[in-house]
Amino acid sequence: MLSARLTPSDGAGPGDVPLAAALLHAAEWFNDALLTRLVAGGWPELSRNQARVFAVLDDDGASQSEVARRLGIARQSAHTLLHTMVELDLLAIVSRSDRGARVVLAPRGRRMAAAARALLDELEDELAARIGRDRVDGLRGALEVPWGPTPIDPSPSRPRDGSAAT
Amino acid sequence: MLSARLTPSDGAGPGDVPLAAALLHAAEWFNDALLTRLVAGGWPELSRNQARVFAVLDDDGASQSEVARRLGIARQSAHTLLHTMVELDLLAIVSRSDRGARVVLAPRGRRMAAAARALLDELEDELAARIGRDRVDGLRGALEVPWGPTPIDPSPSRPRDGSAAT
DNA sequence: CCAATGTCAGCATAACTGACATCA
DNA sequence: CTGATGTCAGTTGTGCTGACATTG
Repeated sequence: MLSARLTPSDGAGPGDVPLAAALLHAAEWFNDALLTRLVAGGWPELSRNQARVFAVLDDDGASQSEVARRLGIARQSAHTLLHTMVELDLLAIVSRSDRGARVVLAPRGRRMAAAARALLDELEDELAARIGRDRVDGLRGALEVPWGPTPIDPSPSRPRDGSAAT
Repeated sequence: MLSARLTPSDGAGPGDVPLAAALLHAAEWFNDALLTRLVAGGWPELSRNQARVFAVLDDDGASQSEVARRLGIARQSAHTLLHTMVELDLLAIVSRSDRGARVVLAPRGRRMAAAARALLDELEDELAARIGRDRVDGLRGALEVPWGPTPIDPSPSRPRDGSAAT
């Protein structure tokens, strides 16, 4: 993630790797194992955004457009993505008279999500066995507090870099 | 990341969100801000794998095939990806008689990577201002120790879940 | 000769935009 | 009527596989 090893000044000490790269690597550590084990268990292989649908659906369900918004993709893309998952019996689209059609988890989708949840808990235990429960707690401690919105605007305070793109 | 909120038993307590989902969310927090600020600074918008090229290139450079291997993509895909970045003056392909052609950072690529690095350091400071330096240190502490290879095989020990994909 | 490498060409996926119908 | 929504159609991105030339 844009972290070229071009700082020969410091030799791989702490702070050498940007936090962002380390976070991404850690997320992939979990994701690769999860995907592999789900497929091994006979579950369909889902794309990145298909998997994220599970994360953005609550018990009430949501409209297709709402899912698209939460995934950060176009309404039209969500349409094909969601209907693929309906074909797989993971989702269902129920029409309620009061709030219009809503996307909800189908029974099989509920089972798959439960299986994924169990595997993730298992992976967390395996990680704790490798690096220590205290370090995993340190991760949770930092990740469970709200970070606030992604800071889009360049921080007005510390213009650490000119950023002239020459 | 496959973490449906379908566990009404516990009400959003700690442990409710799988670590994997939180890690991914955190990585995106950084990545979105980084990309936005780089583009605002006039740098070209890079794809995910293009950005990762910076992370896998060391000072010696690497062959195209080696880059492909490190990115986990096909040699042929790396070819187009790398040559696009050569067009952008971010990379150069130098032919050395001894070790064959090698992909290295061009001067502009070096400047872009340095700008990205500065922005990431800045973001880490902003995060520390929001959630506390101690929590950020907790993140680093857990992420900087080696986690070992992604556990591919289902853990032989704790068969927590039948994983029957019905 | 062989293995690794670089390249070209075609294909598949999954996002995108544009256009249009429906409905609260 | 209008805004939000669901759908269809075509385009673009970026990965893939197959095939082939080059090179050490």
